[in-house]
Amino acid sequence: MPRVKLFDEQEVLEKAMNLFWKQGYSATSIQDLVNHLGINRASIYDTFGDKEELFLQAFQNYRRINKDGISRFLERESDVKSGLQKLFKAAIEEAISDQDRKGCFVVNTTTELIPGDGQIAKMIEENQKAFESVFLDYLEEGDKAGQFSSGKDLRAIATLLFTLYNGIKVVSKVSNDQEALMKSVDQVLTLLD
Amino acid sequence: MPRVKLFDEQEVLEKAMNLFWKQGYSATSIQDLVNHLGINRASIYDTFGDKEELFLQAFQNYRRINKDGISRFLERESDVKSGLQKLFKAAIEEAISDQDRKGCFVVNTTTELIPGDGQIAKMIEENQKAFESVFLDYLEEGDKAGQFSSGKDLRAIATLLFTLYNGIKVVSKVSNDQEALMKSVDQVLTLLD
DNA sequence: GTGGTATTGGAATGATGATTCCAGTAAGAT
DNA sequence: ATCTTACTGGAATCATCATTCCAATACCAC
Repeated sequence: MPRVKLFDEQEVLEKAMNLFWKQGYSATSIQDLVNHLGINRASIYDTFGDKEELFLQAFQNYRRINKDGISRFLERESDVKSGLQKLFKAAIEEAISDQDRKGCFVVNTTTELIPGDGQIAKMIEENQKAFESVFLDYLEEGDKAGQFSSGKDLRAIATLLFTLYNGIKVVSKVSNDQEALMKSVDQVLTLLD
Repeated sequence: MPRVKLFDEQEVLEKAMNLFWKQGYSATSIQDLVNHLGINRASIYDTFGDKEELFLQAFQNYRRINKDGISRFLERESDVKSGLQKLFKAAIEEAISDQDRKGCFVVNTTTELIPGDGQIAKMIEENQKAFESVFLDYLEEGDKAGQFSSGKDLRAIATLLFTLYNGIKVVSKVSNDQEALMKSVDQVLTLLD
């Protein structure tokens, strides 16, 4: 089998991301990766280091994609309540229509964590803060635009939205009831009325 | 080392439960179990079958304890809103004060799931339904007692409570901000006003 | 005490784990 | 055409995996 071209590092990283995302860290073997990435075992080690380093890179890659996607999505939605509604709807639909039921890579990794996974734990904490900030900034924008009645604890609502997002990504790994999840999102969104 | 007595099967099962709960299925080896359960490798196999069977028994054991605990807790709380507040407060405190940060065994297992884990997936689905029923029944009781204003979508709120519970058990694996989580619970509970 | 049984420590087995190594091939530059 | 470098398939290494087996020991019923 002749080599046709240099492999695209980003492309391979995305494949690794998908595999770790689907199976988790422990359940994914190097042999699995060799089978799925389309590059040689030695090339994996040469390019990404060992299994843990590769996982960290795949994880960072997910965080970047995920956070950018959400930020961009919300930027285009000036009405906060309907923006959030659309965001959660998309998240639920994506989760339930995924044949692999991968859920959310960050959520999956959070629950796979055991104390002592220092580096990962730190990245996840950062992620929480970043996510809550995205929600809070968005809410404050809507507040300034006079979209809500006054006196709301926007920080508490931002935390709630983030926590709810995490819960949805868990529940939707086994539930198919898109409608029920969406109704519970709508309940939360009435807090903005 | 002389054998002193027959080991207590339930006691050993609880130790297995704690280890799987903390580390997950994949990351827990039989050797880990031998080291922690205090009984011989052969006795593990004789008593519980192979690793997967032992995991299933440990998982069922958790579900039973967990569900019974919550049901009994709520039985003693006739005021629904404050009952739920206390329940979530206890859950958050328990999660954050746990040195091992084990989270919730069911949540952890849900996210470790990969499609094809038929038996476990079925048990988790059952668990979701059972949990939502506990919440819904509780809400309906309070509703009958005239604790809420009328016209509420109690089913949607029950789903929300369950989803929120899952989210909390994820977030509290890395966050220490008990206060913030409690405030977001309080936000949700205003839906019952 | 004797016999049967539960339990033990520990070895054996065979698969799979992560990681390293190597000889061979192909691509691009000169 | 040759050199360098990137990548290949696959073997080799050594650890750990789940599982089974066995001889020795301790408890219980008799």
